[in-house]
Amino acid sequence: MLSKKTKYAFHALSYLAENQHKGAILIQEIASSKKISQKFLESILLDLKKAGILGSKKGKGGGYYLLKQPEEITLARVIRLLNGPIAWLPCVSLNFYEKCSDCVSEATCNMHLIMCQVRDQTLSVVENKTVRDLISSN
Amino acid sequence: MLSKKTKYAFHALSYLAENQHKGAILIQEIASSKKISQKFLESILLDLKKAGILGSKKGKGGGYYLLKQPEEITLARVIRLLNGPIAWLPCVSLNFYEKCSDCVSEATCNMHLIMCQVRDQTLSVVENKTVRDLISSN
DNA sequence: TATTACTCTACTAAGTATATAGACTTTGTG
DNA sequence: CACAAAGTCTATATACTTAGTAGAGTAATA
Repeated sequence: MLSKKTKYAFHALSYLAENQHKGAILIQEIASSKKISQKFLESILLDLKKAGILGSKKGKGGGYYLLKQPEEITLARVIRLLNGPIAWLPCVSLNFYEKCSDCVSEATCNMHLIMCQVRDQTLSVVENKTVRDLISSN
Repeated sequence: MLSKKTKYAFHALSYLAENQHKGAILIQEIASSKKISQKFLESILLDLKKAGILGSKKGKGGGYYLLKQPEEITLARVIRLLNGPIAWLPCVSLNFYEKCSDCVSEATCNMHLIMCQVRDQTLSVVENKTVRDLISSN
């Protein structure tokens, strides 16, 4: 299941994409529009900023804005950032790989093979969908 | 990520499948063979029993045994039982459906549509793989 | 220089995962 | 019948994660 953090991130990114023309957008505006706790949203937007997806401007007239075009931000990127690994096992994760403790050989482990298939099927969707696909207009 | 409970369940089911000819198997034997805490494994086997996948016999000469053939037990079944929903959102879950609070219409929600695709891609693997596919011999 | 708005650190509460302990019940066998 | 073996059930503990709150700090603009 996706965490609220991840869902909020998608909501915020959609809002920013839909209002790209308005320049910097207040956290407050996103929070009230999408009904998200402002303080909680702050930390999410900060994560997205540190990842290079968003930019920000302090002071009066400040706020957050997209650094990338909506079609450049894949859902996989956002999910990995805020939700963690997409794979079901650490030993099949592309971005969060960890050797699995029990199995002797990944090459001959049936579980490993099947979980690779699950991962690839999932990625075939979320690597090819972007924030552009989330917004209703066009 | 799959929980340890789920992974232990797969290990236990594999062991039971590989030793089907031996009749009832002691929890203790599975636990030591697969290096799982015996007490923890007890609750897992109990869940599998309540779901009708395993049978048990008490007293001397007792133990657990498969009620279904390995090829009849899909991975999806086990994952839903011990890990919970396979879908990434409650509103796209087939077995744990819950209406989503924020979105107005599931029919027009882009997120909903994409998450259905993820679910279906995942299910295409785990609904068609069984405990038989986990065991090495044949 | 005052206000605005993002940034950072710390904290709390609730829930879930991963066990552990021990009493209880059922069953086979001598 | 009594005993031991083995599954069943309930309660508890501990650590980790999630979700959210509070408040001080910093930078930019008018």
